[in-house]
Amino acid sequence: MRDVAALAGVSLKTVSRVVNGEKGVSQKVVERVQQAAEKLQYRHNLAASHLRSGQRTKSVALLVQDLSNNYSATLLRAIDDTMREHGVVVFSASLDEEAEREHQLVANFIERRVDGLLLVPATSNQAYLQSDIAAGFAVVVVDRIPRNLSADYVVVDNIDGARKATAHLIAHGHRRIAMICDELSIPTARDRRDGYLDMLRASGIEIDEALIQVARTEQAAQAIVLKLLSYPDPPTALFTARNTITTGAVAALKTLELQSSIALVGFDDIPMADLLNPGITTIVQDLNQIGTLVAKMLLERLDGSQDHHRGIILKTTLCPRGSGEIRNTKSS
Amino acid sequence: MRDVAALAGVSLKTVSRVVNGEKGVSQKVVERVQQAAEKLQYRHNLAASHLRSGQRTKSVALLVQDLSNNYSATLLRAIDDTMREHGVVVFSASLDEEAEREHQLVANFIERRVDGLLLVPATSNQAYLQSDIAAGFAVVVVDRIPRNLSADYVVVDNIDGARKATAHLIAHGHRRIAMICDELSIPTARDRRDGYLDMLRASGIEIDEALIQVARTEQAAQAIVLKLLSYPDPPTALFTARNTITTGAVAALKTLELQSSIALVGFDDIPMADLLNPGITTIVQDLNQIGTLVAKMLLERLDGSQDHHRGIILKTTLCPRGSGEIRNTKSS
DNA sequence: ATGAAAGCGCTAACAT
DNA sequence: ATGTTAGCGCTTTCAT
Repeated sequence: MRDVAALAGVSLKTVSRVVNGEKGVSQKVVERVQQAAEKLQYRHNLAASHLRSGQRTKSVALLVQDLSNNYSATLLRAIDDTMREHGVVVFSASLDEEAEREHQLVANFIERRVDGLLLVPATSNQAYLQSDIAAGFAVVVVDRIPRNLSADYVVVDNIDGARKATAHLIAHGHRRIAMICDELSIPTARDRRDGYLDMLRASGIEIDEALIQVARTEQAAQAIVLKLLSYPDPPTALFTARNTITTGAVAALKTLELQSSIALVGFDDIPMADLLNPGITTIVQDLNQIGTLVAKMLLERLDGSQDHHRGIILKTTLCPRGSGEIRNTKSS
Repeated sequence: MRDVAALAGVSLKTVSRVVNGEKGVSQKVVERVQQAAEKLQYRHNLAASHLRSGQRTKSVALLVQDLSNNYSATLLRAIDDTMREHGVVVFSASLDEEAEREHQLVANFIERRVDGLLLVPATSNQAYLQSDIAAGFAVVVVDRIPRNLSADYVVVDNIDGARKATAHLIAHGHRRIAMICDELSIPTARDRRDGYLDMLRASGIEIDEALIQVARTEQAAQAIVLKLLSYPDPPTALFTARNTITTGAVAALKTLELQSSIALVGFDDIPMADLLNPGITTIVQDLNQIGTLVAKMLLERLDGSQDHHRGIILKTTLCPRGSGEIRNTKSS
């Protein structure tokens, strides 16, 4: 910048004015400076600019479970679109449910002075963020209700969604309904199991612990479904509480050629759900809406909103596509 | 930091040493400084640190077509993993094939002093980057060969992949093979069409312009397939030259209940390809491998490599899953 | 083992 | 309409 000033024969401050498009500079000088900048291949340094002006860095970070998963990718896309409209750029990273990685990345991004954080927590406790929020750092928690932390959040009603899924299967005559969910240390997984149990009880169906299973990966889910269906008294329906688990279940049913015999409702959409045969009935959350919403909530905080923290709980929708409408043909 | 120094009763430099874990500080002082930092909720400012030390910012930017697309999302995930191992964070953004957006975002990221750029270009000409590369900015171009720019790149052999797809369909008895690709302004689309034409000619099959179509979206592809199959002399096989086009074609075939009659080979994998009925035969590029590779190439440049720019062209694999192996039953 | 001074690239607050 | 001075938070260089 000094070199540009020298070449254009003006002061540093004048170059600064031109670069930032401030007014109060004559047209001639503007052109002279721009030519000098061009000739010297000058590139404005935003880091230095932010440092001095104490401005926002116009950057935020998004931490999700797995960027290659449809859920996270759709969320990122919606967030990035909204942020770009406001000239804000987005860092993103996958946590793979590792608490330690969340701690490290959050600390790193704060040291980089991102203006805000969008977080799908891998930790069971986010108290470590409290002091930074108090100091003005903007945080919006997504998908899971923050624990020991006062922050904005947007989640879906997982218990209600799981109840809907279970009720749907019961309404189609099923009484032996297996449920496969993620590790119970993950709050959404626990809620979905609770909603399932709740609806079974409300319907007077006895709970069979053997039908309640945990799978962390698609492969594990696939193996579990194969095992469940080899039981002497197998389930006639499956409730898969996460998208990768649903995919694994579909694969297992295909192997056994039972896609059209065993009913299936999945929580969270999977790609191609309507192109499979039968189509896969799922509990849907509108990720574009959620992404746009959390981005806007964060932007409000960046604009200095000091309002009380808001927690938004969205309802899910059951989207019938075929697999969930398979009736129970076994007498019970 | 000044406050921390004051509270700990040491100089600025000593705090700096402690914060950066440099040696040459007594154990007592280290602890005293750490306690002071804790008490004051001190957060190291990496932006200022990088500014003074002229160091790398340990950040890179990834610009792709659409972060919600399986292709881009898988690439991002692999890149992010590799970068994290090296303590580098990743900005990402979608370009939606808009050249102007590419120009703006690249300029913005350079002004933020990212160390490097991973780019799936939306522009037809990347000469605008030449001066920055000459000045030491690290760039790796992905998926498309850079035009008017000397830079590292990794692409797949699209012509070869399209030839394989077409040859596969010909080998299964097809002669009326429709091809649907993206806008021909996109180099990969042109290459894939050229490979298709090439293989038809080599096999002595007359080219029917009516069977060569362009679709930009999944919906457009779906409509085109419906139209093609309503012809008096419809194609018996489809080559869909991009993942969203393949998905649209699958939807159209399902509507017409022709999934098991019309052969289909797609370029690039689609989710659930093996769970559909029939499975969808695709030309596969290993995106995890590509993501890891481009990340490593960029990291080498960040480490100061001044080697001549490398262009890597990877071969694709045809993955037979059923849809591409449907034989032509019509006499010709 | 610790500290003082200078300065990274830029802009705020004041001049003129 | 333009320039001067000081300083953002940190690290370098050189002292002690």
